[in-house]
Amino acid sequence: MKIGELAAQAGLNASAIRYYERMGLLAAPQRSGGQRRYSSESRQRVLLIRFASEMGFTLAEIKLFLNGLRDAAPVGPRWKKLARAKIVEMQRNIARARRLEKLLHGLLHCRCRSLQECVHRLGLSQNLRRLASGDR
Amino acid sequence: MKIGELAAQAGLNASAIRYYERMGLLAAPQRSGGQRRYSSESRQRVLLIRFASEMGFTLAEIKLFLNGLRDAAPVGPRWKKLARAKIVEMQRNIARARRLEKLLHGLLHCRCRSLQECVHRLGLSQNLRRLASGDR
DNA sequence: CTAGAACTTAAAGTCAACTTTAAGTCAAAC
DNA sequence: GTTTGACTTAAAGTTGACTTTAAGTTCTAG
Repeated sequence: MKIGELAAQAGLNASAIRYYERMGLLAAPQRSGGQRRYSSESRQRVLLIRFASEMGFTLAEIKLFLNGLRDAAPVGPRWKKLARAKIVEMQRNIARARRLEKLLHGLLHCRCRSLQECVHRLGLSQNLRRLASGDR
Repeated sequence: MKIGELAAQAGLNASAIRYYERMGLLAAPQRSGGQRRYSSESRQRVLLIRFASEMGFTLAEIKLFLNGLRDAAPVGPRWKKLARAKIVEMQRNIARARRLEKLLHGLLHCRCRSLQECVHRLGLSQNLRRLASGDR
């Protein structure tokens, strides 16, 4: 399989695949006359990369995951640690997104006549203060 | 209030505040001898910007929101439209994050002996295929 | 009155994850 | 056998949200 076909099958641009190779997420494949030729295993790996990246993992994380999770090996402890950390991060993301959603809903459906009122009624000022005391 | 104090109170860097001004999120304040002097209303506004940005809004969005939501005006229809769109986006984010969390949980607690097995058992291949058919 | 902290500007740098460009090589169809 | 489309490389460009730098000005404490 040439790079263009692989790219099409994975829903990516060929340049992205070369980039993954450069970044060490993908092993350099065999070549025929200077051009890359991929196996279906490569396809699997590229799909996995895309999936993880869609799911919010950075390429650096994915690289770690893929190195900790060899194709035919069981899921190891290093991998599990990473996964656990990521789960926590996800949960924080979910909580944060829900807070925003609730807040927007409140703003959207309240009958306040000014921003000041909304901020007051929705307890936004507490949020603001919490933020101000630097947890960035 | 000088820019440094405002920055400290908002938990931001002074350069960020100048940046917001340049980007049109913040009106240019009065000056004393060339230096910016801020009121507590500016503080409120900066806090609101920070809050929204923490909540995942882009500065462009925040600019729109702030322009649609004048300090003493009621929440208008343009603003509501934006808010509704953002709520939908949030819900998608939440759903996506939950999917990832579930998946990671599955991978973490399964007793598969290889990645191939996990991918199969967790229905990951369906996810991969869905992804592959280009909804990027 | 002076040292030094905090301010000013415009412009350039940073990060991630790619894409685009330029200049060239290879392959598939006619 | 030539044209056209797909491939190759290294290097530079993109986006968003800032930060850093450089060179200079102003404020404040002693």
